[in-house]
Amino acid sequence: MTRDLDQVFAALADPTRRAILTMLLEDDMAVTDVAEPFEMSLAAVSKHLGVLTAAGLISQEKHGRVKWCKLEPDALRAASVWMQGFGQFEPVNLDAFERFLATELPDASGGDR
Amino acid sequence: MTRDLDQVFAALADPTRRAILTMLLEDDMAVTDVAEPFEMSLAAVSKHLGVLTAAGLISQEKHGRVKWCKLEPDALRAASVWMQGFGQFEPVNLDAFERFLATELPDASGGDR
DNA sequence: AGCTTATTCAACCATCTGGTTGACGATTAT
DNA sequence: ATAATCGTCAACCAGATGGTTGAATAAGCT
Repeated sequence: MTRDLDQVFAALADPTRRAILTMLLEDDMAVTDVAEPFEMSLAAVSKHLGVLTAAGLISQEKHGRVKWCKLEPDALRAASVWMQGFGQFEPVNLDAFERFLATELPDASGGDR
Repeated sequence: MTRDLDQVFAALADPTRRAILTMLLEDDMAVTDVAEPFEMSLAAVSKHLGVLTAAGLISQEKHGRVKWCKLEPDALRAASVWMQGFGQFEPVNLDAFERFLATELPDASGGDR
């Protein structure tokens, strides 16, 4: 639905939120830990997490007093598919991307936590 | 650059602008013709086209008194590659991923005369 | 020259966004 | 019981966004 795409793209338009997604790529995190590297209030980060949740890009689950944030890549896939509709831009970069995967993935499996 | 992604994703977050991009997929169009199917003023559509141009998603070229709008898929490529990172990865070397993005996305906004 | 078409500009408006601070409910630790 | 921690809520603010209208610029037509 077009409404979903609105939310997903709007969520991705903020660098703080993209950074959060990148962090969550490594591991699930508590809200406080997500907020730690950013130079803004915890409330501000909490709002960003709300936007990401509303867009379906992450999910949040409360365990005790800690709320865990988890990446939900499916929402990104919808947006990705929309962009694929524009086709035409596959050749160069996806090749390079595959090479990147081939060279970097093995190393990542033993990476730092 | 992360600034470019901000603009591209923000531009894509509006359904009118996505519709415009879809129209331009078929063919280049003049501003007035782009505006025709929308129930808003020509000035509003002109602003949307300005946003798309600033994001590098389209280019505009004036011929006589008509300004032609043309899809520029390169800017989409940057965003697409960024998103690919989330669908395909499990835990991964993010520093390397950032380096990959830096080298593979030279200057997507290069069309700015 | 004078009218028409194409597009933007400028001012304005309502709403959204991203941030702040301080208070608050809930949970855990002492 | 009291205190500390986790996270959100509410109110507020400045600035961006998406729309309007009317005037202005520029090019083509007759």
